[in-house]
Amino acid sequence: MIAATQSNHPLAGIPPKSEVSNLEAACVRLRQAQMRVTKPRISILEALIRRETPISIEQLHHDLNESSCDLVTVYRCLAAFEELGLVRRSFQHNGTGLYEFAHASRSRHYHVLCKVCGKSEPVEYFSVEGMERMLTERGFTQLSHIVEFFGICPTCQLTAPARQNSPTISSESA
Amino acid sequence: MIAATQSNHPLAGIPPKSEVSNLEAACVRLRQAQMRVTKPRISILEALIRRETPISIEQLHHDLNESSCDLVTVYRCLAAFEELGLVRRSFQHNGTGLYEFAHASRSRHYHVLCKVCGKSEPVEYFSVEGMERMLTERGFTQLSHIVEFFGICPTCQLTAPARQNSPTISSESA
DNA sequence: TTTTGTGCAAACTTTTTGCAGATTG
DNA sequence: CAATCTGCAAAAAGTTTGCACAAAA
Repeated sequence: MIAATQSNHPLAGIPPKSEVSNLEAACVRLRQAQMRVTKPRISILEALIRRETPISIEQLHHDLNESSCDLVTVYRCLAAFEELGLVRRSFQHNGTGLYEFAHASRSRHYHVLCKVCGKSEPVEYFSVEGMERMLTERGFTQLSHIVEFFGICPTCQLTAPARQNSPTISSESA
Repeated sequence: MIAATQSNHPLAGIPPKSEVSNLEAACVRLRQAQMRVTKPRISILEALIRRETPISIEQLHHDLNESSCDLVTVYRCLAAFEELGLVRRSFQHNGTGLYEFAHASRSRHYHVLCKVCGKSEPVEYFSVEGMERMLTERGFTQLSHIVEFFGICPTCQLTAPARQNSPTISSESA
C-alpha cells in the first residue's frame, strides 16, 4: 500500500530496531515450539508487526501481496501463532476474526470498532463503564461491548487429551 | 426438552412471575418498535429467558423443537432483538455467535467459556486481571480473553444514513 | 386490509480439511 | 533425510437474501 518511505536517508526502508527484535523474538518462540521459520510465516509476522490495529485475515492476505502465500496458509499460521501467544484474536461486530501482534513489551490494550466502517482504534482500558462513558465523549454512539474469557475448565482437563501448549498462553494477564 | 414438571402442584408448569414479566416487558418493547408479537418471537424469547447461559442459534433452534420455527427466523429474530437491546450477543472462541436474554433488572455479567466443551459459566466482573486470577483459582487453564467495544464513529454518523434505533441500546452501561 | 413476519430455497462468506509436493532443520 | 509446512481443491459451518405466502394489528 504505502510505498517505501520516500526519503533517501540511509536508514530509509530499514525497519526500526524494535520491529526486528519483535520478529526475532517471535521466531525464537516458533523454534521453541519446534515449528519452522518459513517464508510465509515471516511475512505474516512482519505484516502484523507493521500494523498497529487488528486486521482481518482476508485483509492481511491482501497486504501480503496475495501471491506471497495462500489464504489457507494465513489461516493456519494465525491459528498457530495464537496458540503460541504471538498474536491475539478479537472479533468484529459480525463475528469475523481480527488479529493483531501481541507485542510482548507493550501493555495490553483494547479497541473500539465502528459498526459501520469497521475501523478500529485502540483505547486505554479502565473499566467497562468508564470505557463507554469515555467513548461517548469521543463522539461514538450506539455503544455496546463484549467481554469474554476463555479457558479450559477443570472437567475437560481431566477428560480431554488436551494438547499441551507451549509456556502459558495465559501469561498475558501476568 | 424438559417435560413439564412432574409434580401435580397447582403451579406446576406455570412459569415464575419474573419470567412472565420479562416476556411481557419484551413484548412491550417490540410493540414500541412497531414490531409484531408473533408466535416464533414469543417462543424464542421464552426459551432465552428460561436459559441462564448464552446459547448458540443452532442450539436455540433445537431447544425450540425445530419444528416450531425455521432456523432463518431465529437468525432474523435475534438480530432484531439485539437491535432492540432485548438480547446480548457474545462469541465463542471460534467466532460463532451466542445470545442471551438481557435481563433488565439484573446487572450485567460476563462469562468464561471452556475452549474444549464450550460450556459457559457466568462470572462476576471485577477487572480483567482479577478475573483471570480468579478463574485460575477456580481451576481453569490456558486462559485468554477478548474485550471489544462497538459503536458508530463520529465520521460514520455524518455520512451513513444510520437507521436510528429505539431508545439507547447503549443504556447497558448506565 | 394493510403491513409485517415466516418458511423455503439458494447464495455467500468465512473457516476447515485432505493430500501431494515443496521446504526447513 | 525426516519432519513439517504449503498450495490447491473441495467441503463444511455459519449466516444472509429473495420471494411468495401467512399472520398480526
